[in-house]
Amino acid sequence: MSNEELIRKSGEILSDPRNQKEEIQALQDTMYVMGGKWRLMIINSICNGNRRFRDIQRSIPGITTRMLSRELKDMEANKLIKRTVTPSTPVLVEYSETDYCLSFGAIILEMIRWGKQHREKIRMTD
Amino acid sequence: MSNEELIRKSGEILSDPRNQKEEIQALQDTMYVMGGKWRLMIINSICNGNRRFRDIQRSIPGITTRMLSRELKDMEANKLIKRTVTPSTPVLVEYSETDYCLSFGAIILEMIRWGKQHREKIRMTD
DNA sequence: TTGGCTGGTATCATAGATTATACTGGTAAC
DNA sequence: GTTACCAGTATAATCTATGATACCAGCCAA
Repeated sequence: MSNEELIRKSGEILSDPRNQKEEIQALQDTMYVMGGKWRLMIINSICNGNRRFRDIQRSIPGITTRMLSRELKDMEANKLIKRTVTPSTPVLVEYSETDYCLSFGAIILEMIRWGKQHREKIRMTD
Repeated sequence: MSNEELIRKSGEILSDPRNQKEEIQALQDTMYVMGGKWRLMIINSICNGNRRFRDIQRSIPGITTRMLSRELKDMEANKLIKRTVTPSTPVLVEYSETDYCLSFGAIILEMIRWGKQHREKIRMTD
């Protein structure tokens, strides 16, 4: 779908009172899954090849073990990442992105694009 | 861009360490602009033709004047809506969506699509 | 003149998200 | 035997978003 088509269609959708509830819910679900201060950075880190807890932590300045732990658990529950335990000594725990996580790709791309444009726009008109 | 292309390209981008900072920032900007409990519902309400403060408020059950006021101000600063004052008696204040607000369309569509799929997926595998 | 509408602001309270800090139990290098 | 790594958990504090409630000035209608 071209960008123009998307904008046109979104205009239709936004003006269309039908199924509003379902759509708002879908939006809120998506925001919930993406939500939180660290989520996108964690996805990013894992997709960049960081697989182990401490590696991910080191790659994201400022994140605490508590938050990383919580987020990883939550993302696993939402099937965005996979947690693999190898019972060696010491135990090896690895996190990896799922295909599902990559299915986020379209949204992430659009958001990056929009965010860059937005910053430019705000900068220009201030 | 097709969905397959988007997913492939997002894979590239997510695996690409270049410009990560800028991209994370763009993502966070976008999330900030979309963020909050009421934002999407307000956009929706205005796009559905509600233009005046009390009308918008009435169309969104549960929102307080405080939150609506804050959100409208913020959205105006971010150029998502336009505030027009007509100096009649009494003063008439109208809010309307900007083209820029509609440029959100691509993201919103993707998010709706993803959210629906997600709900389905979670439902199926529980 | 009491009550309602308009478009909001001000003040305080609460709940949830995030941070700070310390700690665990096991392994291993120095 | 002390230090450091691993993958986290536990507890408490704080910060921020949201909610509850009251209020403002101006206008109109009964």
